[in-house]
Amino acid sequence: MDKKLTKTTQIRLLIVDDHPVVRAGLSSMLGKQPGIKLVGAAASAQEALELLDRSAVDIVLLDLRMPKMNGIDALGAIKKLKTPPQVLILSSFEFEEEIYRAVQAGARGYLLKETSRDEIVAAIVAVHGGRQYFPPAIASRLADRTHRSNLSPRELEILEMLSRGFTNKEIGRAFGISRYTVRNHINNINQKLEVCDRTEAASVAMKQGIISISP
Amino acid sequence: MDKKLTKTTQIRLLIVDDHPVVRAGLSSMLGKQPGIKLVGAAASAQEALELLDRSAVDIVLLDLRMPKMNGIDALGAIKKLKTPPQVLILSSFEFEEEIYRAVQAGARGYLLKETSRDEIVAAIVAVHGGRQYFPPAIASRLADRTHRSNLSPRELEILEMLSRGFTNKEIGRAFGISRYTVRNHINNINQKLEVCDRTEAASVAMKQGIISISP
DNA sequence: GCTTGCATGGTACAGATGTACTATTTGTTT
DNA sequence: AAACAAATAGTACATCTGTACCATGCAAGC
Repeated sequence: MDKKLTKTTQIRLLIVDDHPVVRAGLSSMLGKQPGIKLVGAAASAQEALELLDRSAVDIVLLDLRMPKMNGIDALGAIKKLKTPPQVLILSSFEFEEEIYRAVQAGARGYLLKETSRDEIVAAIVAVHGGRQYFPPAIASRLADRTHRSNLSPRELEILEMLSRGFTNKEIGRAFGISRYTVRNHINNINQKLEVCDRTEAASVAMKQGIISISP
Repeated sequence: MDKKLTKTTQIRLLIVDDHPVVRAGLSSMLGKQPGIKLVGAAASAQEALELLDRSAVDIVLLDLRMPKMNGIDALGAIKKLKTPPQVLILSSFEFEEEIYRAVQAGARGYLLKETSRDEIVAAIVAVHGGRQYFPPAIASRLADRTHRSNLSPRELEILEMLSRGFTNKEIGRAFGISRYTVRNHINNINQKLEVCDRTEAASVAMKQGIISISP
């Protein structure tokens, strides 16, 4: 019954972003928008979950990159609620892998922070109406995901080590496997990422968000 | 004479950021702040320079990462004006090299976008008063920059190529130098960055913002 | 004039990497 | 049961990379 009402009343929106500047920006852009009712602006995933527990929310605008709990995990937690709101991802950068994972975890749309107010509103309305919303450039790449990396867990671990400058022998020692196996994995990684050596693999992986950039 | 007046009247502020969300956020956070007068909010360096040409501005809040003209170049252009305003950098991430270059180019402070309103205001006031403003973590690292990379132009070019998966031989061909020279440069790069091979060099360089992450 | 940093090119050699295969085991999926 | 993907380990061989040196030319700075 709730679902039907939302079509006729205001869309209840929750903003989740750790940047005060972004919270203020979204609040001032969307707070006075007719048809949208801003329920709150949380600075963390924890805060968001508490708020969702108390208030009914239709759409969550979620930042993907936050300290402590990252956006993907936050998304997972939100989707486990009894009446989960729809989630629209808001991110600063375009990392393919990240977007893909967010979609897998149940995100219904993806916005870059350089998006205009009108487009943000359009995305909110689209998602609330049960549609998805992805910018054209992203949508096309999500479509032809034959090109997807699809690295196995082992390959991911090895990619991580490799980018830190470890040799095959060292990686083998770290994981208790032979250096020949490590080399086979790396050859597979290079093929999957369509690069020609380990160095390019590391750099492509970082650019696509396959391996993290901070530590 | 202008300088003296600014101490007693409002601080005239210009925001430069390509993200509509961030512009709205900063405007709503700072627009009503007593003591600060928001002169404008530009979406690009070009727009900012036009605005600076027409209006008197004390402080520019400048995003470092923008399409077309990047923040460092924009900063250079601003500092070439007849009566250059003070510049406070606003950035999403903490890339040491980037911060260092911004300081070299004349920035008087550096803010992360996760900064609170009060701290942003404090930074504006500090810079307007002729002081510098850097978050503690950044200030300390700027201080002990014995650790700085200090790569030569040639080394930077080669680092860029290397991270794209080119072999020494290919890099040599691209620059018209011998592969032995390339290898010597790379050994120097590895020493300066304190890493043990080219792969780690590429990944460290990306993490520190020494080489770009977008293309 | 001397030193220092940068760019250049080289030799010799050990070890790392990548390619092309083969092959076994294990756990899923069909 | 058969097919498949993932992880494992190996051999053989060519090439690339990194280290340790040496050496030259040039420009900037003291």
